[in-house]
Amino acid sequence: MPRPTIFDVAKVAGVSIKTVSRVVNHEPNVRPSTRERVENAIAVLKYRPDQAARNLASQRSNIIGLVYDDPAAYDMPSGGYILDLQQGALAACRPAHSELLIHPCDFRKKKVGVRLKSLIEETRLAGIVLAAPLSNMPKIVRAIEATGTPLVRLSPGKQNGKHLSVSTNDREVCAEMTRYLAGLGHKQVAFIKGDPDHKAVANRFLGYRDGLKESGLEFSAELVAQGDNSFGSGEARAEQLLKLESPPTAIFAANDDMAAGVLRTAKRLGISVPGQLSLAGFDDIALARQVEPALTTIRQPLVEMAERAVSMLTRNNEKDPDGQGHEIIPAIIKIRESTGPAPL
Amino acid sequence: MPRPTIFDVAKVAGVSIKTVSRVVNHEPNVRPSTRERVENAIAVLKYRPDQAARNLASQRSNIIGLVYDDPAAYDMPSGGYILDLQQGALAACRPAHSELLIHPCDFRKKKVGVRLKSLIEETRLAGIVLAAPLSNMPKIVRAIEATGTPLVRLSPGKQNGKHLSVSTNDREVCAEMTRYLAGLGHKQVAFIKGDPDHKAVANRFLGYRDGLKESGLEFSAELVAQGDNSFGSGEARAEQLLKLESPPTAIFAANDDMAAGVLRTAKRLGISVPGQLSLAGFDDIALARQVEPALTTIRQPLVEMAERAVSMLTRNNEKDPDGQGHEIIPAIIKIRESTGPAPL
DNA sequence: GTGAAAGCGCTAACAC
DNA sequence: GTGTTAGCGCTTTCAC
Repeated sequence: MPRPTIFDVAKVAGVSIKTVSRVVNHEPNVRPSTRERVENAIAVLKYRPDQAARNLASQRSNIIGLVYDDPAAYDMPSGGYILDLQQGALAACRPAHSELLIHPCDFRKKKVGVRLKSLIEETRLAGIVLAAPLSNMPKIVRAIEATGTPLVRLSPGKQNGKHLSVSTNDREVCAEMTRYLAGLGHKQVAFIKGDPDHKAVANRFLGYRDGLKESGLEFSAELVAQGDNSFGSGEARAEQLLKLESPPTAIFAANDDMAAGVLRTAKRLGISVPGQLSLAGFDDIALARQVEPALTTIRQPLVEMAERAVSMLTRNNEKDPDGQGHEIIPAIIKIRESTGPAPL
Repeated sequence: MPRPTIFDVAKVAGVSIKTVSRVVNHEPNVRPSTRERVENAIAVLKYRPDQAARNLASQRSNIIGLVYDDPAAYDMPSGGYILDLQQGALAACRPAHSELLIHPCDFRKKKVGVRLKSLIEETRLAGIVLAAPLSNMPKIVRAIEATGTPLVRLSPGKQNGKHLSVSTNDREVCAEMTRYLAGLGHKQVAFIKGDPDHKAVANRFLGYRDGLKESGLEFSAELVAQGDNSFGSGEARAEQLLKLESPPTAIFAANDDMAAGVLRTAKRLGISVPGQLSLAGFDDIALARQVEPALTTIRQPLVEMAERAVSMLTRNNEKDPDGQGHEIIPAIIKIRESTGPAPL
């Protein structure tokens, strides 16, 4: 027995297919009694609209694409990051009756742009959520732009007028963390920078500098190391910083993976945390709570950010275009066990 | 300017749309010269087939659904697990020109079955990969079965004749790990069981018992604790085991999250690992390498498993139905720093 | 409020 | 080898 179609429903309800369509799509202009008859017929027949037919007729699908940098392409387990994005995106998809397609891509490949375009046009995605650091790569952004598909950039580093975006207040909150460390008496606060491709992460460094200044601390280039967001780079940069003639008493890493790496190195060198060294990260990934001591960090509201991003896309289909185009969701400092008073 | 359709291509190439369709779908019976002309036209017009139209006409989409237990619904960060599944599934999707839709669901909700059916029927998924522990829940399996969509179960615990499945050799490899611990001189080897809902994880316990027997060690119910796969349950069960009158000198946890929890408790109690206590896990999630000491564990070939699963689904569309219906991909023991000789 | 008819862009028989 | 002709199950005008 084949699946019931809109015609079957119309026949059973004694109305035209257009009326069934109206009911299914919650359109106005249907008399309540008629609506009820149609809904009954739908229930009796267990009718479910066919998305393929809908997509074809309406020229757009109910599928949102989540596009991010492929962690498997490197050896970079930014796993928690991606899961949080997915979680938020899915949360917003559910009420909108949308589905989520995931599309990790390696931006270093020549054909990313082409593949992205294919995906978007063939699948007629309803919209794209583009995660950092792809969100600030012209090559990627332009490819999506060319398809005309609604786009929301996540943590683009710097907003532009053209695209919707959702960010957090990296700079401000990092200044705050730096002031907190200074407030604990630390005079030598080091910073480990993240991947240079990642513009939003660069803002964290700016925040660190702001914080130093606001605390009356001198900036020292020696206390800044360049990491690449990975656990391994945290380990290596920590080694470099801790072996300085006048080593830092606090290290602020631009993400938790690197902070965890720093912790590992500190342990290996017999440096106690937070006794001799205070340590702060950024992101609040699960690992931050699992290491010993648990990391003081900044909770990046990734779940909420992704959720907002998808909402901006799906709400579009409805009425309320309240979106100003750019939203900022503030991050929150989480004080845990890895920070404490500066050693005397 | 609207997107080019198959008609536009046909006109430019001077052939019928059917021929264009043949070329696009790599069907035989097209003269090479014709094929070339068509391919030229496609390139010139930048033609891309519209999936919605294809789906409607062919009654099936090119989208594979990956369905798993929603980690956000609990507070269980089985994050690495899911990312590995996604990675494997995506790897197999790419060459098959399929896309991946993710669908986490909370099996405790009443309406999971209905929602799953809606998803599958509305989106006309080409196939479903169902991850453990959902893969051994009749409620879920039956809902999918009712739609007639091809299904591959991952680690179903026990295969049945009806569905395709992919598993690893949990039982055998756990016996091996147990023998390894016994070989290090441990007489008191404890085991922390995983979530009882997870049948494949139950096989690990059976393997532990096999291993004890094969090593000539007595089984003791006292040395078995019931966890739930979470970090927290590992912490709690470790406390229980380590405070026994005659505590174990080795603990084998049914997954890495719990093993990491055990490690945390051991540290808190001042018990050195592997000096006083050897510790083994299962899964080889990223965390296993990041804790100190790094965990001896068993690498579950999740990526490969998911990849095979999707391949079974997509290859179906082609010729080669070599699939016997059930595949087993062996797991590998990873000896790291958390296991060592039994204390004297 | 409701309905009739015309597509959406493709695949699938079947004819040639 | 290649073309013709129907649909696939909806949405969308536009008429009533």
